[in-house]
Amino acid sequence: MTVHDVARVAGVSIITVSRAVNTPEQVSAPTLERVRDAIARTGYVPNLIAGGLRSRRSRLVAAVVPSLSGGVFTETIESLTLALGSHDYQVLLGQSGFTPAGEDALLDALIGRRPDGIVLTGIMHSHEGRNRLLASGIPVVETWDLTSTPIDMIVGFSHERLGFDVCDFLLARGRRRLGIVSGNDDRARQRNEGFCRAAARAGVRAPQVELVPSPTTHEKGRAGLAALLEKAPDVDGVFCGSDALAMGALTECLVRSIGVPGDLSIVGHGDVNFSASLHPPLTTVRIDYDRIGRTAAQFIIDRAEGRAVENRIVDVGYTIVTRQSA
Amino acid sequence: MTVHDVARVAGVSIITVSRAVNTPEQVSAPTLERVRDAIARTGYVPNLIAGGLRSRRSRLVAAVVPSLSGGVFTETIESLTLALGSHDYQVLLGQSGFTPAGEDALLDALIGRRPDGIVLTGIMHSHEGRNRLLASGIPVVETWDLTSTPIDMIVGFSHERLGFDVCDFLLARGRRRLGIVSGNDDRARQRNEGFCRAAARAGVRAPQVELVPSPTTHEKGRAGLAALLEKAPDVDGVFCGSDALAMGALTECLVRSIGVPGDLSIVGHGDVNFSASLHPPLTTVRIDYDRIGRTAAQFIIDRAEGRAVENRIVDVGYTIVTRQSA
DNA sequence: ATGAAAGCGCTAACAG
DNA sequence: CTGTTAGCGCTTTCAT
Repeated sequence: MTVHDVARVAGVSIITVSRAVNTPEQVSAPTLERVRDAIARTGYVPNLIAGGLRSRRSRLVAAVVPSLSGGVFTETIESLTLALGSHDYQVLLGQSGFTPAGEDALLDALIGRRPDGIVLTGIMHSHEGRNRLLASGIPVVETWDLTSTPIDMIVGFSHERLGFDVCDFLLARGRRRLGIVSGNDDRARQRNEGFCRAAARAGVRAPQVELVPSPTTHEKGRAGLAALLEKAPDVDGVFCGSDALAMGALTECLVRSIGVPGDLSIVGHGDVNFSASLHPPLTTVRIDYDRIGRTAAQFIIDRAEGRAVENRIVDVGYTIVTRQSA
Repeated sequence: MTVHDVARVAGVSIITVSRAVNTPEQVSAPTLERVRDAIARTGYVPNLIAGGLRSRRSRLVAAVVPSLSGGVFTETIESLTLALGSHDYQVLLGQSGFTPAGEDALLDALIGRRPDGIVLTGIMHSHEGRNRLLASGIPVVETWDLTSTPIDMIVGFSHERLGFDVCDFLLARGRRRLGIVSGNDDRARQRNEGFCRAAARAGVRAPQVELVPSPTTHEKGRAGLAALLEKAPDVDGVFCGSDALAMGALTECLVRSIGVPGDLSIVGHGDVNFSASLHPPLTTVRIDYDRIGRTAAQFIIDRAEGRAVENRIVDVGYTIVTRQSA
């Protein structure tokens, strides 16, 4: 079924069918009705591939995540998909899998689709990838991070400042012997740096840092806290690089009969859906995932519709949510 | 940059460029080298949209999930994306959001891309949607479920049998006063039915069933178990419809000082990554998500390459993983 | 092994 | 408000 079939049935030209579908306000009411009737009768579904080729607007947005199953990025992807979907854009999914190697191959495959935008979620781009992106001329949104030199547009928050603030939070509650359990990705490292900087400024001893391979899990949280306690048994405040890690740390404390927050304060990162109902409820850092996704979507849509994007760097910030674990 | 630019630089015709990219074995070595050199110099990235329009193969596969953030389907999507990616297929993501209403609109948007296949994950299709799918002629894979009347191809397992087996498992361990906490989606209902059938057959009292709205979460698990205990305080074995629910139930037991598995046995469903490291480690039902994803990918690829799919119904089964919670 | 011509299904551009 | 013409970038088909 093509425009030709519909046009024949409706007794109009093919361009009228196209207009009835895309810009119905340009078609008179009776004609519109005839065309719509013909569409319903023929079961015609417009071929967006063909339309996209001619109009140079694919209404496709590529989203790249390191991994879906980590759970960290799914909420961003979800709100991105929803926000774009309401404007008739679809999301093309790419998984780079934490290695910069496969990333370039992935990028080519995605650029080959001529998407109207590419959303990079928490990715470290190689020079090569950066250049390919730039050369493609496709609008690019980087997310989950903040830098003064984005490829194009960026929406995220400062991981360094976040780490700093979490340390201050623990210090303000009287904690002095601090520790960190986190993944070994770059963003976690930035948070850790901020955390350690605040500790140094306050003059407390340097935090004991325990890194586990990303993506983080409950199990790695248990093992990470156990390893941390091995090296610094007197630790009284721990910052976990994700809520999954924090949940694991909580479990390890339960098993070892370490009181939380009595003996040990625990702060997570992410405020995922289970954090509030853990026992004890987890003090953590909330990120507005939804806003990240929606902002990225808006960036792309604005560009696609030819609107200039005034503010290319958006800081969504974060909030420390105080519950009982710290 | 188009084939024309590359052809001009390489001093060949455009079709030779196309062949150098897609079927290099049809091009002589020296020509191939000249073309590849020209591609590298021009930074040409083939336009797959244009190619797909002409060849009628989009190398695009649409995947529909109710919701990403539930966490249940992400692993399937992940392995599907990976398996398809290694054959140069990309995944177009669609979220139907548990309502059959938006599903039809989504379906049209996806069909409009003329994907080489559509993978439905755990979806209940309306008649309308079923017909559209059938009319489109696009290969369809249903997953996460089993029926004798699939739209086209299907890979999943029997939820009813699974529930039956879990009940038998609890009965074999001496549990007689059974309960269920589960989501209210159709697949959960099937598991519950199987569970209750086994209970009836064994002659024990009918299980107390507590339904919570899908998607399931830790918090709903806590609340669900609390509600269940209200109605049946003497319950000694509970089947939770997801590991998230089971984890919540475990937390609720911790808070109420109910011994697990001493006072109460708990069985989850899904065997997600945190289940083994909970305290106590969770007895649960393992589904081979990866195999579901890979089988679905293979179905689509076989069809796309014109191979006949011999066995259109694949049962991946499940395994009850015995840990300490039951 | 290479090329010329045609056309996939649609929409931009320009009439009328 | 409606139609005609041309062409998006590629691959199919048929030739050589």
